[in-house]
Amino acid sequence: MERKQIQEQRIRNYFIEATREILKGEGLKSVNVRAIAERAGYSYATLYNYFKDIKELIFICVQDFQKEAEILINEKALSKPAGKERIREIAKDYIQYFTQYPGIFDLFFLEKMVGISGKHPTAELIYTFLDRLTENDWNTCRELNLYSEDQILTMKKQMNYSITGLLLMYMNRMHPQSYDLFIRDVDNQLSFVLDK
Amino acid sequence: MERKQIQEQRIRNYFIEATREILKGEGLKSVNVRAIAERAGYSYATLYNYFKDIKELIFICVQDFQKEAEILINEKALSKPAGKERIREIAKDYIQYFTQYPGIFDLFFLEKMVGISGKHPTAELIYTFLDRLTENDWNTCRELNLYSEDQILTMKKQMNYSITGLLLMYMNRMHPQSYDLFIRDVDNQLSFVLDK
DNA sequence: TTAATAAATTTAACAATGTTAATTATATTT
DNA sequence: AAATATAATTAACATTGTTAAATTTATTAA
Repeated sequence: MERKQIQEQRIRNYFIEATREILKGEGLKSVNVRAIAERAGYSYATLYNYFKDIKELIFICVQDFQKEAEILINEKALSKPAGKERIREIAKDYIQYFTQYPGIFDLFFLEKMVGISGKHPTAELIYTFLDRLTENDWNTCRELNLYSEDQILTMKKQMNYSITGLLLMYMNRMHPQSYDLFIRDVDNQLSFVLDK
Repeated sequence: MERKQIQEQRIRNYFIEATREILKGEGLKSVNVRAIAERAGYSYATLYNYFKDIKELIFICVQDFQKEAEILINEKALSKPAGKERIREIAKDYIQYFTQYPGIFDLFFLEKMVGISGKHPTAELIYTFLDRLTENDWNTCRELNLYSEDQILTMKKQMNYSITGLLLMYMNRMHPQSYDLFIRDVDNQLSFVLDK
């Protein structure tokens, strides 16, 4: 019975990996049952033996990508001392990850999750992501009495909301019009929040 | 020749009105060629005699809704004196308009505009909307020396980005989990930006 | 006014996508 | 090795956007 599960999980992973590849490459709009199955080396209907529907498969990728981004960003952060400046760095790496993979941004923030099994946990995972990445650093700021508890609560939210809005406008509406201008805006808005 | 144009525009308006109704009612995901045409009292193929494709029709509604919201919000603002507090009010009305019609928020910020004729003007219209609504009030603040020119530039952006992010998370990810908590967040974040 | 023509509208059809049911192929068990 | 269970595939259907062919309606010319 263990063998069965191992084999089953292996095949599930083929589909998951195929979906990840498409998401990273062509993006969310190119993800469809037939394209996934072809890349995985199966017929499109086989997918339904392993996943309830295509949405389940897609949202497994959310967790996957989040782990990937978390590792990537945390690795870069290790070399820097905890604190305000590292919050800035982490936020910029967070932003860079999404600009590098617009399909993943779509997946995280734009895709409607109606009817997803365990919808709420996934949504929570997404909107607390930046907070988790910067948790230690905010604690350090608190310990150094750089900001008060209340300030930190508001600043975290402000960062989270404004970065999401900035990413949304840049990726979906080409505003600002160039990457350079976008990065300049990122720096400005991070300063607005952090350098009170 | 004038008659022709009047009649043609009339029929276009039937389709536009039908699309507006669906967008306000069931939202963007319920907008489709057959539903629009049925509501307009025509066959689905007739639509293509008046519009290049369904996207053109949908994005005509963006301008329409923006005019509607602008009138609505400006009317309410008339009774208040120009300045910082009216910026707060206008921002809250702006937010309220979108929470009232989630389909219109989707349309404004989430719908991909690739391949839309005159894509850029429409995108520009959207991301400068809040700025236009509050233009007079920022000018008043400037004249009163309440904020500097540079501060205003940054604050406008910060408001725009954080409100967009806040709306996105509330509408797409149910965060915060209730309207009351959402409004509390709105107040907090507006204070963060305005009450330096 | 009526036959010819132009314009507008509709029905039929196709392509892409998600999904399910029926069929076929493969693996397991007795 | 035959019977049964499991897995995978093909066929089929529903929905949606779109185009082409057919039909209806309106306009124009005799």
